[in-house]
Amino acid sequence: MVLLNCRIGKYLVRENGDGAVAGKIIEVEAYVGGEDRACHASKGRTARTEVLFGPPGISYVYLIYGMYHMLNVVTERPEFPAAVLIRAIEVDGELIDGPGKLCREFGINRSLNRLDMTHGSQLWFEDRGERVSRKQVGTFPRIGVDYAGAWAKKPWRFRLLDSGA
DNA sequence: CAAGAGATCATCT
DNA sequence: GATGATCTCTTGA
Repeated sequence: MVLLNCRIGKYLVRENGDGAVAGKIIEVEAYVGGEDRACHASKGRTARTEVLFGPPGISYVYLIYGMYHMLNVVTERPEFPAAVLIRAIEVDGELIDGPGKLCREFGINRSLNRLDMTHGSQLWFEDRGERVSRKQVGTFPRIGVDYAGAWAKKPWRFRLLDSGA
């Protein structure tokens, strides 16, 4: 789990042919393992979830509710399905709050699925050296996963505090 | 201000 | 044929 919230404070960069846009990651959610009923991989290994069983650092983009894309990154070793959902980023001091909005703003769609985000030409992460201490990260329950029962209560949403102002 | 519903489609059964 | 890791607008107090 420590590895997961380390992603907070790093930058997401999107190159769409019209110049690069970068945003600081403010909030993420973790989806961990085949036991986590909120994790797509808990429903079995299918064509869609196959990428979750692969190596870390790969993007997992899918469409939800027929209209919004969600951007995730695989975080664990092969054969252990886990990913983090990028929920909020800050671009030029402006907060883009919500995974659907974020993908809309960045023009992220399923053509960006399964990309290696440790380096890339379209979508990748950058460490800009900003240190985030443990105290700056708050934990909360995940959103929109009430169907997952007890798993819905896990404090696996991580948010950078004191960022809005 | 809070709560509720609709939009809309890839994926799985 | 059902169902979402959401967002925005509308309604009603």
